[in-house]
This record gives sequence, C-alpha cells and structure tokens, in this order.
Amino acid sequence: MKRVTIYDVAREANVSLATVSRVINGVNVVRKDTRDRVESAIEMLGYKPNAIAQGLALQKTTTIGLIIPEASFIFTGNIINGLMDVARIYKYNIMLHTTTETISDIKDVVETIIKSRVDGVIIYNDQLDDSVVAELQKYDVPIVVMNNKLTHKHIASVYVDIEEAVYERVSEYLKNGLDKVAIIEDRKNTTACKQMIDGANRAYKAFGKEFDGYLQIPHEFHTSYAFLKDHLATTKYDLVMAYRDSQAISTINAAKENNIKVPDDLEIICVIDTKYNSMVRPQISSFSIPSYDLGAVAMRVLTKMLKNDHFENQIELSYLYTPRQSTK
Amino acid sequence: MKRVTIYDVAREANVSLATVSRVINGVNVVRKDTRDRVESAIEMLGYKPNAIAQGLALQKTTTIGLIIPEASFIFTGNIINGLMDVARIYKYNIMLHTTTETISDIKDVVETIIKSRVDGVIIYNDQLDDSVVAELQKYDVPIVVMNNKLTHKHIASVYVDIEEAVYERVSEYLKNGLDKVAIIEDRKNTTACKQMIDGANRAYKAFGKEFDGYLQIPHEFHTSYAFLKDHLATTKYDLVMAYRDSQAISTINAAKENNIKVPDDLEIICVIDTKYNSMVRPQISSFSIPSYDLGAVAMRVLTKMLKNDHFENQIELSYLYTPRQSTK
DNA sequence: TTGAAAGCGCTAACAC
DNA sequence: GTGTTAGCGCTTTCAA
Repeated sequence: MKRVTIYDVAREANVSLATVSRVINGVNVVRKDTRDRVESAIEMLGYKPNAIAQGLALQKTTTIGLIIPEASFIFTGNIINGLMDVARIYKYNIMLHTTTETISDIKDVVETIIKSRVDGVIIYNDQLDDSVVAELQKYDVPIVVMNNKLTHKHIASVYVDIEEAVYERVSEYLKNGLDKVAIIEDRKNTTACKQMIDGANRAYKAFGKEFDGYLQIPHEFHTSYAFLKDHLATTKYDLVMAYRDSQAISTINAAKENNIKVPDDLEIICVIDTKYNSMVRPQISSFSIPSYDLGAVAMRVLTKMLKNDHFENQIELSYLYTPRQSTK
Repeated sequence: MKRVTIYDVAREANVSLATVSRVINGVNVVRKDTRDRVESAIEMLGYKPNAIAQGLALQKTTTIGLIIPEASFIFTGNIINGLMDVARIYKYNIMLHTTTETISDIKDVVETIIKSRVDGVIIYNDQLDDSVVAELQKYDVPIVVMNNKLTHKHIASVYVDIEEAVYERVSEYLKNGLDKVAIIEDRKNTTACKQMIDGANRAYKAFGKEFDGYLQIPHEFHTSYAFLKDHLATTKYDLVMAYRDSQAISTINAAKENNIKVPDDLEIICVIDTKYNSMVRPQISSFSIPSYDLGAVAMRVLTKMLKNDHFENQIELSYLYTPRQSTK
C-alpha cells in the first residue's frame, strides 16, 4: 500500500489538511457533515496518522523508555506486565532497553534514549550508577526509578523497604533465641542485598548482638548452590535468607544434599518470588514483593510527572510476609 | 538543558547545517579541520541528533516492534535477550507491545504499530490470528514470526519442529512397548500443543496404534495440578509430556501426591524449559528449545529483510533432546 | 568541499 | 467552521 498522508485525505475529502488534523485529534469544531466526509476518506484510504511526524510537530513522542538489566525477565516480567497495563491506558508506547554489566553499554543506552526523545524514562536497575541518572537529567527527561530509594527532587522512586522487612523478620527469630541467621550474597542485586544486611545488622544491634552471617560466595564457585553444598556441611544455621527465590531453591537443594531438613533443621526465607515458587516443594516463605504493582505504580507516577501534576517523589510499596513451607 | 538542534551546532561551528549533517552521518567529504570544528561544537553544546526528525526525513525509524503475549516473560525472556543482543549490534530500537487475549486489544496493537512507523515487526504469539498478519501486510511492514511455521512468501518464520521432536520421542517409547503416553493440554499454547499431538498421532500410527492420551483439562479445574492430582490417582501412564516445564513440575507434584515415583513409575518430558528447570528436583528431561537463538535469529533475519538481502522465509532451528532425572 | 533550499507529515496560530 | 502558513529538526539533491 502506498504511503497515504494527511494531504491525500484532505484532497479526497475536499478539505484542507488543517481540517483533517482537527478530525484526527477530535477537535470539536468541525461541522458534522465535513467530519463525516473526512472520516470516510480516512477509512477509504486506510490512512493512519504518522506518529513520527506528530512527534516532531508536537515535541513529544508519547513513548517512554524502559531500562532493565539483561536476563532479568523472570523477575522483571511481572513489573513489565504492570507497567504495560498502565501504559496501555494512557496510550504510551514502551521502548525497551536492556543493559549488560559493562559501563560503555549503559552509556550507549542513555545515548539512544536521549536521541529517541522519549517523554520519560523508567529504570529498574539494582546497581544504578548515579552518572546515568545525572546524564539523563541534563536533558530534562522525567525519570522514575524502581526498587532504589532515591532522594533527588526531580526523580520519583518506587520501592519496597527491604531493610525494614528483614529487620522485622530477623528480630522475630532473635526474640525466640535463634541467632544463627545467614544472608546470601546476590551479585546481581547488590543494593537490595545491602539493604538486607542493614536490616539484619539493626536487628542484631537491638538485641545487643552483632550480625556476622553475611555469606559471600567466593569467586571460585560459579553458583550459590555449589558453594552452599560445601558450606552447609560444616556450618549450621537457623535461618537462611536470600533475595531471589531461585537462590532460596538452591539453598534447599544444597540442604537436601547434606541431609538437612527444611524447615525442621533449617528455615529459609526469600525476598522476591516468581510464579515458580508456587510449584516448588517445599514452597518458600517470602515477603511477596508486589512486582506487578511496582511497574504499574512507576508508570502511573510517570504519567503524573508528564502532565505536570503533583507527584510524590518517594513511593513506598508495602510488602506482606507470607509464611510457607520453608519456615516453621 | 535547552533543546539544542543542528542549527545551533551549525552556528557555533560557522558552517551550514548540511555540513553538520554530513559530520553526524559520517559522510566522508568534509575537510578535516571543518569536521573538527563541528565535532567540538557538538561536544560543547551536548548536541544529540533528534531521531524523530531523522526518522521523518529518512522515512525510517530504526526501531522494530515486538509483539508478545502478556505475562509470558518467563519463557519469552530468553527470546527477548537474544533479540536485544542482535538489535544492539545493528542499532535497532525495540518497541515492546504485549497482547492480552481480547481481539480488540490486538487490533489496537496493530494500529499503534502502524502509526509508529516501525521498520519491521517480530511476533511471538502462539494463537496468532491471520487477520493480524494480513493487516500488517497491507502496510508493507516486514514481518518475522517466531514459533509458528508460516508459509507466506513475504513473512519469515523461525521455529522448532515440535511435531518431529515429539514424534521421535514417542516412537522411542512405543518401540519399548510403552504405549501409555499422555500429552497435557496447554491453553496458552494451543498451536504448539497441536503440533505435539500431531507428532504423537504420527508415531502411534506408525506402530499401527491410535493415540488417545490427549489430556484436556476440564474447565472446572483452575490449574493443571488440580486436575492431575485427581486424574493420576485413577489412570496410569508410562510417560506424560507437557509443553512448558511449569506444567511438568505440576505433574511431578501431582504424582508425588499420589505416591507415584518419578521416573520409576512415571516418566515426564517437557518441550520448553526455563532456568528453573535447573533448580527443581527431579530435573525434567526436555527438548531444550533454544529460545535465546529463536530471538536472535528472528532479529537477524529481519535485518536482512530490511536491507533487502536475500532471506530464507522458513528457518527451522534444531532442538536437542536432553534426558534428565525425570526419565529413566 | 560547502551551502541553499525543498521536502519528510504533521500541528497550531492566525486570518477569513 | 475552515483554510493558509509557518514551523518541528533533520536529510539530500543541486549549485556554486
């Protein structure tokens, strides 16, 4: 089909292109019968307004850039679903960008983001580099960051208070005299992991003790499973906490290898869980981070920013600790 | 930062905008010293070419539309990773669209795709509606379809021959006299499921038998697990095949409830598996569909189409049957 | 090697 | 109510 433009429609309907533009954009001043003429011309020619030209004329693209780390879809999938559902409502398009771990790569992403003149950006990235945000800010792009509590005035952040969540839970164990708590390192989620440790530290301090259960996985081990299989053979814990459910599952498998019974001999809790947690046995107790909401809220805040409405620049989403089969 | 355009750069460097354009696009006719002047002006002003304006002038956007069903990221995540990696190489942007199951919704997606003037479209959708493809084709958008063997001349399809895979495997069992084979319905993947059944039918026919193991999940059951828990109590199988690993896991759980030992009393095979299969015990034997490659190849074919290079319009990716703990 | 100017398809002030 | 026209920021012929 030949490209059909607003001129073609105008000619066909015997009106000026301004009138066609009015009809397209629902400007309610066009007389009913001319509107009908225009509409049937549009129908007849199969005309679809060129969003690129509109973007150029209006100085806005109605698309927003989404930045997530590569290979993270198992968790971010739900975030994206939430985000897309809201984006659909407000007619925003989503430009997807994934980042690998190299710094040059993330610079490239920012570069393309700027060039593509998106109306706003949503970032989910645990190891978020300040320079990225700074660069983006130079170009006045509204930014929403997920899962990273930021304090910039012009950036909104949507997150769950993981520190508090872990604090609460660990306190509970300490209260019952169970103080052999471990937190597994998560190299892909260093910030989240740091919050977990902070929470544990605070809890231990409150009980006059010191937390020393941070399990860093030595670099010679390729998986946390490989490490834990050895480690659990020699060290006994009351509770192991992991960020992702996948790590929790690894822990369960490692425990099984060592004839450690979950939850009788060892309890396990993770922070985020995916649908697979509902299939695994035993099912893992978790904080049920509302990942769908994380995306949906982020998108909603961004639309507010774009309309210059007032917006909260820090939105804390609540979690709900959900005990399952991996804890007593 | 004030919007800086090509005019600003031109003024700063004391050249015409045509020259700036040449520098930006690496047209090698600009004298070294003027190029240097332009480049330092660009640097100084922090100029980034407006991709929207370029898109309008060049009649191409260097972005491609990706359509996937909502909530499918656990599997499509890998596809997206493959796709993004290749897109990055060729400097294409990805516009992400998800479809829910309503027909009006998919029409909307096609509408926005056309309007956004993407250079091409990649579709992963099991229940792909022909009318969608037809609509897209009217506007001459190059299309690549994943996991759906299509025969249109101007559409490329990238897929794995699931029918053959299942045929091979089932034949193997029949050869050993094991003929109680079941295939679980997958409502989200009807086309894939149909191919599985076709494969089983063909295998049975080759052995002079008739396949009757298609397990449709009655609508009163919300999950396959719920259904199988009952069903496996009364019916014995040698082999249960599922499309997704998640269904295979459900089957294992349902078997466990009925004291059926996997793989001793019942073997289980799935077609696609995600990283979770590496964590679950027993691990499930599968065909190891190369989902990353599916995305990467799809994107690569599309770039060929866009360059008007010759391209295969049907690309079959190979699978590798990988026996694990769920089979003997 | 460089510049002038038309055009890409649309919107929005302004005029009628 | 409708048309005219000047942009939006870039590319690309054509001349110089």
